[in-house]
Order: sequence, then structure tokens, then C-alpha cells
Amino acid sequence: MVLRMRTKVKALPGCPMSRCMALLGGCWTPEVLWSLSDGPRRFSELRRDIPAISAKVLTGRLRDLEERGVLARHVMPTSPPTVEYELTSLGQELLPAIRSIVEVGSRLLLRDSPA
Amino acid sequence: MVLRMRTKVKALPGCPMSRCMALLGGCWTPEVLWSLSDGPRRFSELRRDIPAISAKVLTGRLRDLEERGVLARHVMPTSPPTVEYELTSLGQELLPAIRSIVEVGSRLLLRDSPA
DNA sequence: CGGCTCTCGTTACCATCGGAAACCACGTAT
DNA sequence: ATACGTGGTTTCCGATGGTAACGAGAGCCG
Repeated sequence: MVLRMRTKVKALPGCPMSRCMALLGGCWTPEVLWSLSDGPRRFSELRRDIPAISAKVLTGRLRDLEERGVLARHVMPTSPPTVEYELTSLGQELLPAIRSIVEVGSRLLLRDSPA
Repeated sequence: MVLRMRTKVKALPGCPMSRCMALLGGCWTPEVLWSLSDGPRRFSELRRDIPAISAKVLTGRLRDLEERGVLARHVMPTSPPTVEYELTSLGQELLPAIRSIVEVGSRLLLRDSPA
């Protein structure tokens, strides 16, 4: 009788990860948050920051994130009207996770191309 | 002429985030990595840890992650044969990001239900 | 005056992806 | 003999994302 059951191994406790992923889940969301991390940015700036994202998906993400209270949308009364997106305080709270992802990525890049 | 162009605002520097997201991107990937973070686990254990994931997607994720060198698959010569998945050293390197996500989630949960 | 550009999107269409449920082969327990 | 647990695969369908075209409104250029 070899390695039959491990009923003792119980599932990890109630998931804080789900709570966080509910906010930064979805395609391109971490990139958008990262791009907004050092100040408000406009729609077209976000598109330039993240060239691979399509306008449709960017619109969708911004709407989602606004609805969840992660960012705020400000329409400026200029001509042509410009729109700025800015992290709310809830959005700011997500930044440690985003920064950590970026840090890990940086470390991996360094290893890829050593000095 | 109001707020016409902000050419000075240049895109963020070359993206380490992409490097990291290439590994932990994909549905359920963070959950899987988190579940593997404190030791090797078997297929059915992962399913129990993450009840919402379907077998199909879990299989797919595990194959992807194995291919990218994030985890290793070990078939144990038992009966019935059991399969264990374990983080590689590359996988270990992703853990800081995962832990940070979990931390942020914990903080959010605490705020949701204050003492 | 006619057309081009810039703003921030929307729309239609299609490919891919994820979710749900059924199924499978093998071996063991009852 | 029957049922169950192992680690998946298969099928079908709805949701999601990518591509490309179009839109209104204002400014700019010749």
C-alpha cells in the first residue's frame, strides 16, 4: 500500500488571493495599473504605453476597473475633450502587488542577459 | 489651445512586467502557484485546493507551466499511479510576486470585515 | 471651403479560451 | 460484481480577446 490517500493534507485556508485577483484579474489589468502607478494618464497615453492592447479591450478594462472603484475617470472640458484615468486609494493599495511582479520580472530579465 | 499634446510624457521603460506575466499569466495560474508554494501537490489535491477550476483548464495550465520550466511533473510508480507537481527553482522565483498578491488580498479582506 | 488629423471611443466579425459534464482505463476496496 | 479513486480527455457552448472599420466634433492647412 503505497501513497494511497493524503486526507491529512487539507486545502489552504480561505483565499485572500481571490479577493485580490477579483480586482487585478482580467487581461492587461496589471499592465494598466502599472502604467497608472506614477500618475494619471490619458487614453491614448495608455495605448502608447501598452502597444499590444486593443482599443476595445482597453475601454472594457477601464470601465471594469472604474466600476470596481480601482480607478477614476475624469473628462477634461478641453477641445478636443481629453479623458484622464487615475488610481483611487483602492487602486493604490494594489500597487505593492504590481510592484512585486515588476521586481520579479526585472530579476528574471537580469538573469536572461547577465553582465 | 488647451492640453493638446503631451509628447514629453514618454512610455514607461522596457517592460519587466511582460517577462513576469509571460510566466504567471493565464487563468488560475497564480492560484496554482500559490497552492504549490508550500510543497509538491497532486492533481486531485490541486483540484480540491481550487474548487472552481475545471479539470481541463488545470491540465492545460500544468502543461503550460511545465513547458515553461516553472514546475516539474513527477509520475510516482504507485498503484494507481499518482502524479506530483512541484515548483522548480524558476517557479520559486515567482513566489515573491504571488505572496505580495496574497498579502494585498489579506489586507483588503481585513478592511472588508473590520474587528 | 474641402479635406486631413486628433480626440476617445464603438461596432461587427471571427478565433480562441474557459466552464460543465460526460467519459475512460486501470487498479483496489467492499 | 460493483463501486470508487486515480489522472486525465472529449465534446459542446458561451464568454473573451484580437482586428479592422467607422464615428462625432473640433482644429489646422492650403
